[in-house]
Amino acid sequence: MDEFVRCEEEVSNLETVKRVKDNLLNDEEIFDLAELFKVFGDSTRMKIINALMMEELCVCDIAEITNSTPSAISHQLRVLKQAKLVKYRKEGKSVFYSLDDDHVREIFEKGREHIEEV
Amino acid sequence: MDEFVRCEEEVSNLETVKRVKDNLLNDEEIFDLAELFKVFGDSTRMKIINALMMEELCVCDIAEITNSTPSAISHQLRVLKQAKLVKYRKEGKSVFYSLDDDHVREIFEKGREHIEEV
DNA sequence: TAAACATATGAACAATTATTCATATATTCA
DNA sequence: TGAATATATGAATAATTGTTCATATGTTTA
Repeated sequence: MDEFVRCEEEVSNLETVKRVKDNLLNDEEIFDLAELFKVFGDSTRMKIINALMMEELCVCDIAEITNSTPSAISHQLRVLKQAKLVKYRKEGKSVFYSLDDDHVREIFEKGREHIEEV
Repeated sequence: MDEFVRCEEEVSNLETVKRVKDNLLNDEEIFDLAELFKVFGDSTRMKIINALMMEELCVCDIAEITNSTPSAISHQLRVLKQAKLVKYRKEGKSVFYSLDDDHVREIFEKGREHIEEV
């Protein structure tokens, strides 16, 4: 991966590139971060998160709230679960989901602040 | 969209659904939020953001730092620009990009906190 | 002005992914 | 035990999207 067309390489450029490169998160951390935000990057999941910010909910209610099918919601809850954004507890036939920690809420809010400024 | 298989509807369920539904962000806000996070949800863009957190950089340097091509980076910078995550200034042949505001940094950091806890 | 360089952009292709449909699992209750 | 309900899951399809390649635009300098 080094046969690309490059800029003229002046000393300042090489130094800048090296300095920044050395301070980047490593590839795995970058990947994990991108994967995390990818989970937030879908309207259905965003709605689920928004709903769970208010209270614990079962799959069926989430489906109704989001105008979606229980099946679609179940698929999406699996994604949210894998990303540790939601947790669940079983009660009889139902499974109740809730937000896993406050980061979810905080990330949501930061995003909202950005949106509102634009 | 209302012919789905629904849960047994007890009074408590209907009330819960209504209460939550009434307090959801509207569809447009949800969509915009999802679109914003979608921008964070890509390793290349994540790396660009991470690099720009350190200093202003030209396209060519970003390409080198991220082991990518100037063309690919240019496409991604357009996405970041449209989301108001980066701004730019021209200087001669070069175009220097930098983070647009502190929300970017904050969202990045909140994401990192979440990752580290897992 | 022409050549060289930096960046941008459109089209095409490959890869990813959200939803749907069919079906499976698990729990309750008659 | 069997029927009904709630949730989960696998496969298929449709849509979205990141990169590449070719080329265009704009700037500097010889």
